[in-house]
Amino acid sequence: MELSARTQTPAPGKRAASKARSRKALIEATLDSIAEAGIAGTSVSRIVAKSALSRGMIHLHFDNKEHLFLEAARSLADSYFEHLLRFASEASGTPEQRLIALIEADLGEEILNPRSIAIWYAFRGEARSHNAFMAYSDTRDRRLRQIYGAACAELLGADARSPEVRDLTHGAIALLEGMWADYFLHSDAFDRGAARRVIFRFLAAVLPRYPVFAELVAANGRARRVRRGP
Amino acid sequence: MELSARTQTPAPGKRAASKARSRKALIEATLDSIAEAGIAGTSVSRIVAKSALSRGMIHLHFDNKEHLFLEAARSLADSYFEHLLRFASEASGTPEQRLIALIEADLGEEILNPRSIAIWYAFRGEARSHNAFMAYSDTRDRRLRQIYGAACAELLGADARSPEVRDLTHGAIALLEGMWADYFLHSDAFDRGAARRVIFRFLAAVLPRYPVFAELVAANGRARRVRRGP
Amino acid sequence: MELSARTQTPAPGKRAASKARSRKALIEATLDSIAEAGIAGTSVSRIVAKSALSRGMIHLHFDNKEHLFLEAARSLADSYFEHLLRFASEASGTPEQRLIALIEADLGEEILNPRSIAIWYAFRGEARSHNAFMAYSDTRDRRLRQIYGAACAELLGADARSPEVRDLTHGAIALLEGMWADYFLHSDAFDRGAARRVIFRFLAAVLPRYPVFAELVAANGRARRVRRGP
Amino acid sequence: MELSARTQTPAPGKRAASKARSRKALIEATLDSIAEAGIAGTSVSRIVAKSALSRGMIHLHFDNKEHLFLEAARSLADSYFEHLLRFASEASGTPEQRLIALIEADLGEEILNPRSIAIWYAFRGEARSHNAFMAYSDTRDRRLRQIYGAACAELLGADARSPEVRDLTHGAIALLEGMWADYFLHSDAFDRGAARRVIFRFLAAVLPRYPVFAELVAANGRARRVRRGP
DNA sequence: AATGAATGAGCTTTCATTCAT
DNA sequence: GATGAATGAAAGCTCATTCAT
Repeated sequence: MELSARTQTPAPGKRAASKARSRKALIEATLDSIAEAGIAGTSVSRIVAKSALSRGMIHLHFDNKEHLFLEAARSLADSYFEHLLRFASEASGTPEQRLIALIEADLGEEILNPRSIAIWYAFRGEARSHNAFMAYSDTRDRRLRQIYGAACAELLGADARSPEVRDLTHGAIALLEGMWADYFLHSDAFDRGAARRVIFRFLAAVLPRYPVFAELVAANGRARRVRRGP
Repeated sequence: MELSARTQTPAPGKRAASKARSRKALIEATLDSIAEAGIAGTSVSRIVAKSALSRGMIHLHFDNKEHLFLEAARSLADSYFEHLLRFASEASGTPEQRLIALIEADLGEEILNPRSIAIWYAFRGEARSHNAFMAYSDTRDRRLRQIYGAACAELLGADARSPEVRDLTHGAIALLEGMWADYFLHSDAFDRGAARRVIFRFLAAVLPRYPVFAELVAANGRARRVRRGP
Repeated sequence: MELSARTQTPAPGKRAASKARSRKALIEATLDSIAEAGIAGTSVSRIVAKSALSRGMIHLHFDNKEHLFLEAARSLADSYFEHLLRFASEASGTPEQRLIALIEADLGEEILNPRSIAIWYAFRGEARSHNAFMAYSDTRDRRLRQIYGAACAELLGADARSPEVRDLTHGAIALLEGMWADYFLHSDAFDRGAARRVIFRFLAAVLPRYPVFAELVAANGRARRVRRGP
Repeated sequence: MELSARTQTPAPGKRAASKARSRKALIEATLDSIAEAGIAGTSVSRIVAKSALSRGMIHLHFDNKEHLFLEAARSLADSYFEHLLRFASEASGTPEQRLIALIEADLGEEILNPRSIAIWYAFRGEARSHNAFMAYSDTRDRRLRQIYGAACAELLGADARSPEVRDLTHGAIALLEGMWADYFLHSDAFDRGAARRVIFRFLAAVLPRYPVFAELVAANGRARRVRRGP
């Protein structure tokens, strides 16, 4: 057996796997760096150092830095929706349970954690001047509006395009968005229970026919916020 | 009698005025550039070109770019609060009118316009990795919470630190924050009337004792969204 | 009497005095800065800050920075020779006493102190690439050679241009120069007594007819060097 | 058997060699520039132009200009000692021959030439305000003192720490240092023979038991100074 | 396929100098 | 005469990208 031949051209399967691994490593290093240092602070050198891969790799896999950022944004959005939809689909079939599942997923550790929220806001920050990033933020919004809209339409028993359904959807998503902003600004002091309670309190008021929301207000009422830190 | 005490530094008024004008021009150029090109895209060269001032000016007035950005953030926050508080103080004295005034100010053209919303989000995007920017976002949040909290406490006739008041404040601000996010993502399609209607609908539901919110839902119901742009 | 006229045009004597004071202050600030920060580290801003005068003053009095540096070099050299010659002229009339006086002056606190030695070496460092500075270093050397040469000629009872006189002068100045270098490199550990002793030891050997040098070797023998520092 | 362990990084020899060559070229260009234009006149642009390498290279190999200067100073000092010690070790074994060899090396073309003397003085000029440069000048001095001290101790048959040995060493180095200063100020008119003669004359006087120094005075007596230049 | 030395455009900042006040 | 705000060339440095190895 000739060793040198093997080292120079590894089995094609291995090679493809290694390629995919490098790609993933670069995307993760990019997201980590954005979370830590922001978009402006994420240089190719930083990504390369974090990933422990070679400099040329980025241009080999993604052509340029911009494209890598885009793929990183796509990866973030994909993870988000994968988690959200899996969570929602596991909920029992009533629309109110689906809505609740969506809200709780959005406020759960898996989604609302310092790293990913930092990245979402970092991409948004550059989205205005960087249309491609905007696309991912926008897509998230559109898909969210569809998913929530469907649940709200069922809840109100009305057409998804009726003003009532649209307003309910609009408000629910706005509340959620507001909670993200709150978390972004004070992740240390943020109280997930309180955030849920506030949303359910508003939903209980606008959807008085569904007592489940009022019950959830009570259930989330006892939560005490815990201060982290030194 | 006016003493000519200024003989040693003649006519300092003109020079001082010109200095202040240059300072302001640099801050405005910086904010303009951030709105257009984001934080990462705002170089000293870009600011200098926009302001039609000289390169050295930035370091003369602000020492470095970072400090200029900070002063620009401060200027943005100052303008925001100045407008908001002026608007609220002009409202008739009832707490519901003050709350309404605050909401309408936050959703009005003066505050919710493409330029300033782009800048707020741009600063936020870098806030995580750049603590000094965070301070401005955070301060806005804290002050907003106080102002809204006072109005909500009066509305509910309860202590500002009671859970009900806190939740109402929390929800109202979250809704508003959600509307900003909505505007940020689709300023073309954004419908100020719809945004107001949604917020008032939720407030009407949680504050049934105040019919004014329900009336405002109806009043904002007829708004049609208008597509701008090519 | 019209006051404003006086404030705008003070008595001509006062003005000239103030002008000379400013000039001197700028030169001293320049020399201080060169001692502290070197030639490369001495910017106009630094000089202006040190002198507490206005920025424009430098160009008013010296046209440009280069010229100010030249005047500072001249001022340094003038002070040096003024002190040296006064010291030598105070010595009793024999040539050996004059030579000794010159050597002791060159190694005394007034001349061999951290500030002035730093400045001499700083100017020398730039002298090669900056001919005007070279001129001052060179002039010092030429004048020193004349003064020492005259004393050595008398000592040897030979013509100043004879090889013996030239070699003695050459060697004496070289020894002195070597001591300066020694002081420059280790001003903390430098022992003036030891430096004198070494020079006198060499002179005693080459000038056996003058027992005064041998006596001075003994007189400077007991000096202990003292280490400064933490 | 030679294993092809380098398959993953093929032919590293060529790349490494090229890297080392670039490093060396930058150091040489820096030294050339310092000789011509001084420390203050040696900008990155100048070095880059001289070396015909790219701008980024300096920061690739040395991180920053300061570090490059330091490496250049180290390179200068290394060359100096390499030459000096090789020269001294080639001399016949007697201490007087070693001392003579050291002196002649220090005054020889290889060491005492316009380029290197300009660089030594340029570094010294900034050494006071730039401690790292001082280190190299200081190290040279310390090593020189050791080498000369050892030879002088043997000559006098005394302990290296005795006052006589220390004074002889001190004086010999001071004379040499003085000759460097002389050369620095007038390299055109400098006469190596005369410099040697002066030093040997002083050594002959303080070391009467070694007739070799007196012989060298005579041997260097006939030298005529030759004017170079236009 | 993978590497990392090399490139040079463009970055922030410093600077000597100018000139309206 | 004196001031210091203003200028813009040039400084040191960082960066995404290229390409020989």
